[in-house]
Amino acid sequence: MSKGEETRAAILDEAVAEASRFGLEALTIGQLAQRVGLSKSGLFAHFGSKEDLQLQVLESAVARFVERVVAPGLRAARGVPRVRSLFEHWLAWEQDAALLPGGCVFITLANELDDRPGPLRDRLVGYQRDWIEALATAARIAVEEGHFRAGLDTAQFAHDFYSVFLAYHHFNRLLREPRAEERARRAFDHLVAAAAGPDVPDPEPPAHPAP
Amino acid sequence: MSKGEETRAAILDEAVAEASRFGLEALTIGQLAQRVGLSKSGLFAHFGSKEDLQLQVLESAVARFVERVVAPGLRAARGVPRVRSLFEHWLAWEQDAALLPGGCVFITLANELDDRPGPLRDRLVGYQRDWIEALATAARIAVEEGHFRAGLDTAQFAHDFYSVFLAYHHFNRLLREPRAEERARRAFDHLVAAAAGPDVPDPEPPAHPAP
DNA sequence: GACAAAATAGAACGACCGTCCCAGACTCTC
DNA sequence: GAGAGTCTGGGACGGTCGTTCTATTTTGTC
Repeated sequence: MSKGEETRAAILDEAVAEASRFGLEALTIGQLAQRVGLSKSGLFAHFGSKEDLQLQVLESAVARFVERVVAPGLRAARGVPRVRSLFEHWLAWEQDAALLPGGCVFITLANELDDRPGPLRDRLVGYQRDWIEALATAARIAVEEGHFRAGLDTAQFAHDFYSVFLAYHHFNRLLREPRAEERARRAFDHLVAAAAGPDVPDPEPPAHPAP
Repeated sequence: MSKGEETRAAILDEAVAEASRFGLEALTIGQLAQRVGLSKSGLFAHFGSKEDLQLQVLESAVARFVERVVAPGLRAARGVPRVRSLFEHWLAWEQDAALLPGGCVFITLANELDDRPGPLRDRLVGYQRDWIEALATAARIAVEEGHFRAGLDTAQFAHDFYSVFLAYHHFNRLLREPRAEERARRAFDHLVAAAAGPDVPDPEPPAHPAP
């Protein structure tokens, strides 16, 4: 790795960490340069523009996520072990304070970009869809393996899976709730148990109407 | 209402809408002034500082939330009707594009402020705790009414309730998933059904260990 | 070790930010 | 309708932002 690539990687590492706390818009060339010990223009020379920097930060975060969560998660045995492994590695990712002092950077970016059209948002959405699809696929394989019941709505399972993680992020990072992880694990266990057990018939119009 | 109070209210309405999309930091005096048809200094005179403006925006949003969600939600009959009513009004709040073009402003602020210590964060956390406690209380009353099973972990119920909403926000606003509401309602119905039904014993260490 | 290429620093730019001061316009009350 | 008090606009301030240009240092190769 040449000198230039080395510093570029160091910049992106620092930028990803920063983005996990404050997002991509709050990234400033000057502050980032100071953190990595460069001059403003010295850092800027590595990127054509701020938007290019932001895009590279996103790509870098995705590469890390694949390396730290997706790949090891998929290495577990097909079925429920893999579903659980994905959850465990995702939790570890969220908790890696050295890499992501603000927790999962994609949740931060999701909230920052959800009302900001542009290439950044488009890419993030694409990656998010891929990840949710991967969760649904893991559930589908669990059905094939007989761990989950036949006919399980795997897209709903992926939705509920993601839901547990979003709540963990919220309760852990905003509310600093000590029992956040415990609550998330309980919710996840119930989710897995419900997917394994028999289908619950869709409730007819609620017994207690809500005005 | 005097002229001053009137324009101050107009400013705050516009600011809450803006904050629901981009947060409190992205609010700028100049752009806000332009939107409400004031000069920069004319608007600024209503607030001693930007932080004061941000605080008033938060307070204004809370007042609206109480008026639009909490109060009408609590008006429903004790028990499951009230739990469902809170959910319905919360959904309507999230979907009110005129008031909150970026969806629930508190979710946006939660993600913006979760790593930014200060009075803004402190207040938001306080309000969030109140709201989650209100959800838990509604669940506790449903237990008393015999709608939910005795021994239900109402704090976990509130957590899972919030979890459904966070997922709705994510799938609806970032991914623009057309079935987001349907998924959220299904998750919520299952949550209510599970709280009404018999307790599921905490699963022993998973049958399929995850490496 | 010389030399081209790559990497970094320094200084300056226009734009916009929050904030302040002050004068003029408007509102409301008697 | 006059006058005190409230509200608003214009202009300027120092600061920071992204960006550009140019010079200087450092790197990698023969």
